[in-house]
Amino acid sequence: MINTIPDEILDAANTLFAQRGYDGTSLQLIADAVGIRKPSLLYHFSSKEVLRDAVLARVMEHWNDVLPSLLNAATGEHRFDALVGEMVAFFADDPSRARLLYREFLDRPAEMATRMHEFLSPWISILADYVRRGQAEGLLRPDVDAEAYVANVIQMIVGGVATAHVFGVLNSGSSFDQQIKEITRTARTALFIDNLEISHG
Amino acid sequence: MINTIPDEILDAANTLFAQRGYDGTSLQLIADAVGIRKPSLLYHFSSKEVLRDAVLARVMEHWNDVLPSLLNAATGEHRFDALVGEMVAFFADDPSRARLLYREFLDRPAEMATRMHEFLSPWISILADYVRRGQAEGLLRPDVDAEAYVANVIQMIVGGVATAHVFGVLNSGSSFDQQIKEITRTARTALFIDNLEISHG
DNA sequence: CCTACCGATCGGTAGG
DNA sequence: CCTACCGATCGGTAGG
Repeated sequence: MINTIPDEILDAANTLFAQRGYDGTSLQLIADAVGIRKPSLLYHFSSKEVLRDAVLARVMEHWNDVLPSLLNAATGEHRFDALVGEMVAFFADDPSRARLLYREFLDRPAEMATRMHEFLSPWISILADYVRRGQAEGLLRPDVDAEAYVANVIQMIVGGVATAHVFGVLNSGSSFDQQIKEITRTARTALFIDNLEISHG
Repeated sequence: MINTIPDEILDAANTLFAQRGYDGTSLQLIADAVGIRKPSLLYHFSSKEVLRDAVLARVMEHWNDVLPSLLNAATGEHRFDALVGEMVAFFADDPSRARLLYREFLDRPAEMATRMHEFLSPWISILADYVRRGQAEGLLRPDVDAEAYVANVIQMIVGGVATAHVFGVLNSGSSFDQQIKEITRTARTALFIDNLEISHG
């Protein structure tokens, strides 16, 4: 047995909430996916809301684990690559994470605004300071709105992964990887000065 | 009486579907918002699915009305401004439209991929051709992936408006308008060559 | 556009 | 972790 039953419940709930939404996913459906009965599920998570909270917390905790070392490991353009690369890798590795987050943004805007504020504000401040320092050094575009830029890049990646299945069909030539590449290019181009030559480095 | 009852039903359904999702919105709730009984609602729209389809169709039809004249009215950077401006204006005017669309992307990915393909593919082809022509003329960045760029800009605007309430709280200084401005700046910078000086024109 | 009603499914509990 | 069960709400119908 690799996973404990609570872990299996969290995995199944994350996938199903992302696919069908919170209201569209019955506890019965999650229990079936795990292979237990509904009251057994409610023994591990005392209510459907408690389960939702646990699923969401697990997705967000990843960034507290990974951001500190990521920010210290590199500077300048290397730090940009490390950050955007980690975000793209995390969400593209399992798009259910992006869809779950996005559904929460839509289902519980006030609660998620508070939660994101508490969770992301310290990180956003740090990133925005990097941007402003880069602007002062003449490396980054002066017209960048630091906080809004960071927020927009997060939205672009999470939203882009969450809706890749829809927008990827809009043309014959554009695959998931191409969309991710274009998102990364857009984020980079909107930030750095004179990056036309090095954007494919 | 300004609106017919079916129009009032569509308005209420759009707002409530956007706020609470399709599964989270009962026909009773919509009927209450309009001020009629549930069976009366089902007289105008024979099922909940039929109502959803009508709401969605109304949002998408706008673009068939507005895109032809918009594309003919201007060229180059003026056309970019006209297009992005219209998209931002339409969704920012009533963010429920953006949230409704995004929920459909998540709730019915396969159906929406088909629907968006049928609906947007012709327009995307035209826009992508504009991009390629601009690249050939040396006005637009050669590293732009035309189709992926257009899809990403649509996602950035719709997703940005749909989640503005969440990301707008991440810092004290960034309002809804600032986020929209930064999205527009990002889309422009990722497309045009040497637009550092004219981006505030 | 209404009252009255139905079968199905929901989240959750009792009790073991 | 299970069987058995409950009140509430769901989308939809009958009949006018």
